[in-house]
Amino acid sequence: MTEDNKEQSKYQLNLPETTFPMRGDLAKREPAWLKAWQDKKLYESIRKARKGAKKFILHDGPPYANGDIHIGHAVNKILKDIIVKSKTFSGFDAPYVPGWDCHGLPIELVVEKNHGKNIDPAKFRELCRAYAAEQVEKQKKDFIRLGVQADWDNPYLTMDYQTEADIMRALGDIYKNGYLYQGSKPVHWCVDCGSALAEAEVEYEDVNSPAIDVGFKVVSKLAFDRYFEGDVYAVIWTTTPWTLPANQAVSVNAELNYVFIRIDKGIYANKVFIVCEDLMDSFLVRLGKASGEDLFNFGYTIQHVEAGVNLKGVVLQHPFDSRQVPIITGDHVTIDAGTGLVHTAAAHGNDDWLVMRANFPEQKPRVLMGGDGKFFASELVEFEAIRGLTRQDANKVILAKMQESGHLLASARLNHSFPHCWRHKTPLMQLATHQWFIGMNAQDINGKALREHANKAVDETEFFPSWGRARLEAMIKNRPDWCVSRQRNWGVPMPLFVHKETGEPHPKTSELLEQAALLTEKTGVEAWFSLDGAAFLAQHAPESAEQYKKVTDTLDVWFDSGSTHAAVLKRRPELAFPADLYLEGSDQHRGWFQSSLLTGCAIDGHAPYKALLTHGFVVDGSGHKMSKSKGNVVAPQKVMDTYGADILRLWVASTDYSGELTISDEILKRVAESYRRIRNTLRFLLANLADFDASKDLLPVNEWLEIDRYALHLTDKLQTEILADYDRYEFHLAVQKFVGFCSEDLGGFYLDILKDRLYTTGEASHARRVAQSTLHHITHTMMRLMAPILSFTANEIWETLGLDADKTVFEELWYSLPAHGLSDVDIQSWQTVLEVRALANKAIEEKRAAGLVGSSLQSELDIYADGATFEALNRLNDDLRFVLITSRATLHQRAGALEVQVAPSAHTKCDRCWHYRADVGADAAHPHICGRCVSNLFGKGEARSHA
RNA sequence: CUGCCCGUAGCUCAACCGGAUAGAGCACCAGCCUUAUAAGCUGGGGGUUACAGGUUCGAUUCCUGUCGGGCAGGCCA
Repeated sequence: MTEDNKEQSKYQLNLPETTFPMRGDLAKREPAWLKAWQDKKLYESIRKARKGAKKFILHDGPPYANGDIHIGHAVNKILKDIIVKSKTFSGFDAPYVPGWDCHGLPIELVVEKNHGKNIDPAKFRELCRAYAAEQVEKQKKDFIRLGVQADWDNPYLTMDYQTEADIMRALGDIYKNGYLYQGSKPVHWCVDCGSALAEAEVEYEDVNSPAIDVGFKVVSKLAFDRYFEGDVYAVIWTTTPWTLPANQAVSVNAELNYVFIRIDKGIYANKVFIVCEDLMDSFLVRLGKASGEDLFNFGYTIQHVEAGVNLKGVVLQHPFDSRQVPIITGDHVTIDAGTGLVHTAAAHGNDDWLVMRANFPEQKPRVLMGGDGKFFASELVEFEAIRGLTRQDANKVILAKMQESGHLLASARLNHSFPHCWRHKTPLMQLATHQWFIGMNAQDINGKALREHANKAVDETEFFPSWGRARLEAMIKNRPDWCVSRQRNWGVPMPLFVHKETGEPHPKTSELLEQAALLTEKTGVEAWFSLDGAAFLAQHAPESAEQYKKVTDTLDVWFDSGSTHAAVLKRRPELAFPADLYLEGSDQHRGWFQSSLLTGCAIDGHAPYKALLTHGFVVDGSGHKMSKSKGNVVAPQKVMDTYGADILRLWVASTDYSGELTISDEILKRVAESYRRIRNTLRFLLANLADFDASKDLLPVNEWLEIDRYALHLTDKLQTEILADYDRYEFHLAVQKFVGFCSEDLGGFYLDILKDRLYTTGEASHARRVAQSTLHHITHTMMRLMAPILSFTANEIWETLGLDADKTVFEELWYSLPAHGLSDVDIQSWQTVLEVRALANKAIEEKRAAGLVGSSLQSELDIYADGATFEALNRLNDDLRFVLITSRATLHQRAGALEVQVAPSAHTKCDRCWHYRADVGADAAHPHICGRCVSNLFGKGEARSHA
């Protein structure tokens, strides 16, 4: 031990002391806190603490129960948790029931992969249910690890029996309100599976197809009479000749120009062809090749150019059937390939189907083919020669027929990518099948269309950020009817009965559906799948039982999650409908936000939420999306194991989530730095409160020094601003302010100045106790403000403060600060002091660089000021030197610019307080310490007025 | 290809309805302190606000285009 240290130990200082470690060691310690929260039944205690309070309902969008959670899940759940916790601090009762989406194709695919393809459907569903349950548990574990407080013991699963039944009831309500209708729609169809395929089951492979130009002879001679002297043909191009029997129209693009070309030589001489201007050249090349003439050069005349929009309504003769078809317009027609006139068969193409529905809502797709991929053998197929034939065989017959009749203008082969079944590797076809729809333009009993309800609902919803409104609005405006039926195994059945011949739903549909729902409540979806329809009808609707059959379709999984407001919000007594907030990634405008809006509107006539909040997606440090192949994936589990959940939470909170959220090693390091700043600040506060017992030592504000009250004002301002940020869900601003407060207001100002008073005045002196009283209020404010984000650390502070061990910080309300009692003038003058302080620091730094002083206490200041600046400094009296952390600060009134002169002190340094003072050693009994220290240790103690 | 959104110091974010020299924190550099010490304090450097035009007395802010990125959808007949 050195001589100095011996000297020091003689004179008591009040140094900070705490069990709150400098390093959080979060990754290791957080799990223990989680366990403690669980043991304390934290979620239940919060519910009890807020019992009867106004509710705030954040309804959880159910993640899909498959796979480990990724960083996007973590962002979503953490944001929700921050909101729920902050609302709870604001006094709301904010129960949070987490959910999972459990039905659907991805789970079917995994189960199929694990257990093979030929499983009994009932057994298959059992396996799906078990798998989903397993996934839920896995994901739940990770969500809990994030520090998210929720009713984890009672989540909602879309596969809960009760929920499955309520999803059926939601469908029933929509049916009752008149929005459900039947129609047909083309789907990917595999003739080997004999069933529809989902997009995920489709693989694209190259195939070689015929590519033919076919002339449809114009038969109407209305607007363009004078150009129709010879035979005029509208020319289409197709790679699927076999769909021509199903042709219902020819589509053109209204915006494009179409040329009428007269061919001057060869076999097509004197015939006129209509093609798109932009595709004329390539067409002429093909036509020339077919006729053996070089038509491209001087072989044709352009007779006329007409805008596509004016071709609408022209009537064409089908190339081999007797019917005539119209020209219609559609945006799907492009100039990428072909002729700019598109053969349109609603049964065999989604675009075709859409454009036909837009033009002729009453016309049904011409379905001439069965699920086996063969044309019907019946008279439905007008062209006798192809009845019963496969697609390939029909192609040949059709081509030969059109060749003979002269409608086949050109024929070639084309290699192109084409959808295939991933099981059988067979080429798929688009085939119109019977489906159920929720009609956007269908009207309720008051004649109001669903789309109108939806528009109004969007109008009434609050959006964070505001552009969400425009996005949802655009989607509602443009979206086609919602096809809610699927032909799958693992889903909620559509518990409907339809007439065996007409297909009409049973007149007692609502009652039958409720009966089915009651059964489902007991045994789940299996109740319907295993239901003997005939017996069920015989029991519940015996009058016409034999005329109806059970529908075997399941519901789109988006319908499941889209009706959780009915199955969860309305069902659970602790929740409320509509929810205050739905919060999901921006992809959910198309997904859950919309599906929930539509079911909400179709059932209740309004949205199931009052506000929507959207966050972006997580991307890597250079702004690119994460993918396994790029190797830039950041796993939340890894971040928690390395840095801890609080760091992950702080990262989420400090990022502006309205755009993309970027994450990288550097970013995480920076976040960890911020965390250390926060942590050390709190550590200092806690360490200086170690000997402070608020129940005995807390002093009222009117006894505080003015700098303390100014610090209180800064704290109050921080709290006000951060609470506003929480209210607007702008957490990144709150974090910025919080860290800034730690660095600037506390570290760089108040605490730096306060150290002298805390350490050197008498332990229980008034001067020290008022300082601690201030720190007490600051600590309690900060602990609460940070708790929604840095939940683990706030909890640790709670423990360190020795507060009620049976409770946690999360049951608290925001801290209620006492009034600081400063006037605007007082506050203004402190801001002036801070400016002078900055100037003084600069001046001291100059001397320091010159080697004249080291610590700022080594310097003595002479400050020349005037006017308001002088007044602001003068009111501090001798305490000015403490504010500037110098051994002497003498103020001189002088007109002109503010000036700070620095000189090294000529006095001796006090061993105890380190100030350089003339009176060091004045008391012979204590030769190494100053008079102030002598008084603080052995006398009545120093008096302070301002700082 | 279309709709919506984003692009400000190395990183995360500010900048009131268009207003003056674009601000913080972290990082970096230099110094101090050894009484928050694997901490703390002080000072400093660093930005053509993605780029190019336009409107305006004045643009990070408004308009157009380009580039880069994200989400959703479309396309391959």
